[in-house]
Order: sequence, then structure tokens, then C-alpha cells
Amino acid sequence: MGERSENKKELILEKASEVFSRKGYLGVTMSDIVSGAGISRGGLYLYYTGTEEVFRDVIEGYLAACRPADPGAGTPAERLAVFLREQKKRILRKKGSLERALYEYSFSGQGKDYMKADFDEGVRTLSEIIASGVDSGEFQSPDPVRDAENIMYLLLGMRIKARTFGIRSSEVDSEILYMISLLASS
Amino acid sequence: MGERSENKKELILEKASEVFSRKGYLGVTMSDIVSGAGISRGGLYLYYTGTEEVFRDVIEGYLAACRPADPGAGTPAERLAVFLREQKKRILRKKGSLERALYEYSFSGQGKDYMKADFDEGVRTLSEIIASGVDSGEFQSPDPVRDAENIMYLLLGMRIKARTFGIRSSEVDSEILYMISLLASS
Amino acid sequence: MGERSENKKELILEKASEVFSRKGYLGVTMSDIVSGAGISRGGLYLYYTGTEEVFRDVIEGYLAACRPADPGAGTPAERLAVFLREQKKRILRKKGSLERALYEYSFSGQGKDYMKADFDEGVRTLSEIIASGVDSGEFQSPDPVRDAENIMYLLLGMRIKARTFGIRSSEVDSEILYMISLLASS
Amino acid sequence: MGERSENKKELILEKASEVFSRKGYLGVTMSDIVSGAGISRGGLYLYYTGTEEVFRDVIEGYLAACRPADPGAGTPAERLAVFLREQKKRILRKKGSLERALYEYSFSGQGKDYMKADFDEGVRTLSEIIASGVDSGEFQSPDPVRDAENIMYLLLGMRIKARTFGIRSSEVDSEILYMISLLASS
DNA sequence: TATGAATGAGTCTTCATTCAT
DNA sequence: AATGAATGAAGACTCATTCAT
Repeated sequence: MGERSENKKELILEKASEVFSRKGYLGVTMSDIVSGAGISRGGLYLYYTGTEEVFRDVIEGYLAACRPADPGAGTPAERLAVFLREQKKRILRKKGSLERALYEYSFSGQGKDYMKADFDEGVRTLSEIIASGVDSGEFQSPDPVRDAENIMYLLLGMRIKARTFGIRSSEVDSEILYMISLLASS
Repeated sequence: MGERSENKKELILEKASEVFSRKGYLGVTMSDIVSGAGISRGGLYLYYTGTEEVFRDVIEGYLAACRPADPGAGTPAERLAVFLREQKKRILRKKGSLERALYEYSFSGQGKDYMKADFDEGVRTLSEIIASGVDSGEFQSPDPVRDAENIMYLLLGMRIKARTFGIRSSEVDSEILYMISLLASS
Repeated sequence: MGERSENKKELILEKASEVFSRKGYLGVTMSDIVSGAGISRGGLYLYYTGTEEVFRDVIEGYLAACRPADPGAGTPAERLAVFLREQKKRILRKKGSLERALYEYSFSGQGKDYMKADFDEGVRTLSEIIASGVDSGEFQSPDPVRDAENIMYLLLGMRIKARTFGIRSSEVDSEILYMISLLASS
Repeated sequence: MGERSENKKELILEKASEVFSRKGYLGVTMSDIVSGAGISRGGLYLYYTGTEEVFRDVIEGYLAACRPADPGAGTPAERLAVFLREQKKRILRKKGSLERALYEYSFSGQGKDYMKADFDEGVRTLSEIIASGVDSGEFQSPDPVRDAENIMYLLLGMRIKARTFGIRSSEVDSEILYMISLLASS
């Protein structure tokens, strides 16, 4: 029955993820989550005390899935390419993207700061890749952390633009190439 | 009478601006706007049909005030400095900032796309400055529009970060110096 | 319109009084009060924030109406008779009695202690009557306050009995005669 | 099995008694009873059909424990003293007192009338003690039943006062001494 | 016997919007 | 042009009760 609970939670999260993806965070009601999740109004409260709690589970799953962008293996250039490819996917993702919900939640200022964790994690991974690239002579960067932050700002900006007035795949590519060109030791 | 109406609208917008600044877009109710604006519940409907219409007037004023970043005079380097100084102010602004409301509104996908207009406007101004700098030999840039977009992404990313998990003045400065260094013809 | 508000409040209190009288305090919902008071669900909240607030207004009116048991004029024996006659009415009252609601509210321990105020008020009035009777030689009482308390306990006990398993008018009379006989200076 | 059932019932009643003592009758939910009684939600329904049925078992045990106030032996004065000492205990009892729940239940008018049975039982015991005291010349009482009822009203009033706005031990003593003094054949 | 997940009705509360004045 | 009382439709949450296991 712990088993059954987990299954139910899975179902709820699946539906909830779809809802948060479609409606963002602030506009989502318990009813929204309930309808279609094959569960009753009251039943949802057996698993979650409110929308925020549901959202936390959903967003943690989402961010965890976004994260493993660094294989940890390969040359720095390869690792960077993998990282940026994943980021591009995240920027362009239509279905199931929780970016809007994430921003609405973060703006609301309540609860955990997933955006900060996400940003910091990106900076950490990226600066490590850049630093090792500098060591190997593949990259040039007077300040790997600064360059990592710089790239994260760019990616953040593109994610926002993608969710509001859209972005084309080619635009993302263009920016990515630019980032790489700056790091490439000429 | 038309006169008096305009005065009333001014009053409403003033209060509404404060409310949207504090609570974002989605969480604002007609009551929020009414209370303190010196107008009655019903009276608000004589001027606006709902929160969205109020918001549109508010945000248009806000964005207009953010815009005049290019004096149009001076050397390209000076014009760029002015532009970026204004952008920095906008990023760091605490009181009266409508960034959160703007993003929530844009995410919601209804109505006019203020973010696109704002972004495009920035790209236009900036690319023009860069292009003239290239002409004068002050700047180097193989593709002024691309560089302008690049800078706008960075600025957008910083605005978001500032509203969610905070940004320090020195971080903004660091990024701005970096942008300038890239443009400077070495 | 202050006028209209007051009228509306009157209407609400009238209906609410009937409801509290019939269902006690704990079982009463906002819906109970709303239905029949000629007001909408939401409308009630314009006047009261919840059942407790309504109850307070209702019970204060009720207790005020129960109180003026002492005319303050006449001989002590006459004043005592008047006081006890009023108390008897209160004990036997069927329609509109708020005793049950009062006890449920007092038991719940939240908010103001109307029972204590009511009891103390009774002791005060009664002991004053007895004391003046002792002065005039009509009554004998070694300790007027003690006798007043004694009588209030009896009355309280009878009120409770009346609301739970009933009391007959003759039983009340019998007890009242007994009280008087104890005070009468033989 | 019947054995085991009885054990389960014991457990339920123990916990339920604590709950009713703390929250009265009307505010108690099945969840309240279930939690801590070491029984499941559904399991409770195997023994009881709802809170009222549980309450009936609980209150019957409580009243039975309150009752054996008359040892049936000793002089009438001794028996009276024992009776009143037990009543005083009941009035002042803090932990485990079910008076509030009893009144709430009785007021609600559903089900058996425990208060009546309790009151009548008291009158019966007391009038019998008084009558035998009159026979032996220890007491004087023109109407033992009337005096018994009188005392029961006083005790009832004090129990109520104790549960609502409190009573001091000395107040109870004072009233008890008064009762005795009235009965004492001068 | 026993479990505890699940249901759905009921209650509280808020809010956009209307309307008589 | 202006008021603010009033409405009714959501939305959040709780609870007695049922039911598959």
C-alpha cells in the first residue's frame, strides 16, 4: 500500500505537471489538478496539502531531469557542447516545460528558491568545464566563473524570451555559437 | 469633465502601479486597486473593464519611462554608456518596478506583447548605436544586430535574476564592463 | 445608507437569533444564517466575518433584554419578587431562548465570557436587594452576597434543567418560594 | 474473539474519553477518536456506527463512576457527607471530566437523556438520606424530596459554573456547608 | 476482523461584476 | 459620473462514510 500510494502520487504528479506546464503556477487550483488525475477532490488532500506542495514535487522532478547536462567525461569542448545542447532543448521545449510555472513561483517569493539553486548549479558545472578547458589549452578565459555566469544569464534570457514572445531554433544556435567562439582560444 | 476624468484615471493608475509593483499581475484584484485610489468599487468600472485594462495603461507608462535610454546625441561610446546606465537602473530598481507584473502578464499570453516590443526596441536602439560606433571606428562588431540581441538577452536574464533571487550592483557592473570590452575595438 | 446597513443588520440578527435559538451555537453555519435572512452568502460577510461575530451581537442583545430585572424601586420584597419573576420567565422561555447557545459558546472557551458577566451581574443586583431588605428588617441574611450566589446557582441549575430534560412551572415556583422563605425574617 | 473485541472497545473508549473530555461532544470527529486509539478509520465502524454511539458508551461509564456516592451505611449525616464529598470532586475535577460533553449532548436533544437519569438518581439517593435523617432526628426537613431537588439544582449550577468561568474550592465548600446547615435540626 | 485509501457532500471565504440610488 | 451594497460563482478544505483488499 506504500506501493499503491506511490503509484497514485505518480499519477497525480503526471497530471499536475501537465497542468502547471499549461497554466503556470499561480493560476492552478486543486480542482485543476484533480480533474483528469483520476482522483476525487478530497482524495488529493491525502497526498498533498495544497498546490504549492504539489508544485514542489513536480518542479523538483523537472529540474532534476534538466540537470544532468554534464556527462563528466570527454574533452572540455565536448562537455560544453553537451551542456549547451541540453540547454537548447530546455529553451525550445514546448510540451511539458515548467519554465513559466517556475518563474511565477519564484516571483511569488514564497518557499524554496529553485531558480537560485538551478542558476548556481549551472554556474558551477559550467565554470568547472571552462576551467578544465583552460587547463588543457582548449579554452581561453581570464575568469571562468564570470564567463559561466555570463552564459547563464544569456540562457536565462533566452528561456524567458522563448516563453513569452518566442524564439527560433536558429536564434538559439546563433547565440550558442557565439558563446563558444568567445571561449575558443584563438 | 473630460478633464476631471483624466485626473481620476491618473489617480487610479498611480495607486494601481503601486499595487502591481508589489503584488505582480496575477495576484491583483479589483479591490486592491480600488482601496486607496480614492474611488469606489463601481466607479472603477467607469474607467476600466477589469484588471487587465488597468494593467495595460500602467505598463505602457512604465515601459515608456524605461525607454528613453538613447539620447541620440554624443559619441557612440557615450550613447552606449547612457543606455547601459539606464538598463542598470531598471535592473536594480526596487520600488515601483513592474518587471514581475510584466513577466506574469506576458507569460499569461493574453493581450498585447509588451515584452516583445520592449525587447525589439532595445535591439533596435542598441544595434543602431553599435553600428554607428563601428562606422566611427570606436567599436568592432561583425554583426551589430547579433551583438545587440546578445546584450538584450543578458540584460533580460539579469532583470529576472534581480526579481527572483537577487543581484548585486557589482555583478551588474561586471557584466556591463564585459559587454563594453567585447565591443571595444582592441 | 448607514441607515440601510443598520436595517440589514437588524434583519440578519433577527434571523440569526432564531437560528441560534433553535440549533445552539456550535452547530450553526453561515449558510444557516444566510438562508431566510434575505441575504446572499457573500453578502453576510459585508456585515460579519463569521458565526462568532454574529453570535456576539445576538447574545449581547439577548442578555441585555434579560437583565433589567431590578426596577430599583419599591420595597426590597417587591424588588425581589420582580427579579425572580423575570428569572422564572427566562427559565421557562421556549421560543427565542438562547440559553443553549450561550452554554455551548461559553464551554468552547473562546471569546468573551458572557456567562460570568451574567452571573456576576445577577449576584450584584440580588445581593443589593437582600442587603437593603436586611436594613429594612424585611429580610434576614447573615451574608447577603453568599445568599445571592446561592440563589444564582439555583437559577442556573434550573435553566440548565429546563433546556435539557425540562422543568415544570410548578417546580420553579416551588424553588422560588423556598428561596423567599429562607430570606424572610421569621 | 469476543474477548479481543472487548479489548478493542476498551482501547477505543479510553481514547475517546480523553477526546470528549478535551473537546466536548459536538466538536469531536471520528478522526479524533481514531487517531491514537490504535485502530483504523474503517475499524471503528466495526464497533460503533458514529460518534454518538461511542459517546454513549463513554458517558455511561463516566456516570456510573460518578454515581456510587452513597455507601448505604453509616449515619445519615455520614452518608450525606460522603455524598457531598463525591459531588465536590465531580465539580472540581479537571482531567477527564465529561461534564461539557454531557451538556452539549443533552442540549442537542438527540438520544438518551443521561442528565435526567443522573439528576433523578441524585434526587433519589439524597431524599432517601434526608428522610432517614429526619427519622433519626439528625435532620429537619419538611419535604425531603424538595430539599433533595434543591441541593441537586445547586450542584448542577456549580458544575456548570466550574466548566465555564471557574469555581474555587472554597466556594464549593461554602455552599456545601450551607446545605448542611439548612438540614441540621437546630 | 481489519485496513486505510477514496469519495463527495458540505462549509468557509473571496472576488469580479452588477445595479439601484 | 459615482457610490457601495449585493450577488453568485469559484476555490480551499474537512469529514462521515464506504469499499476493495
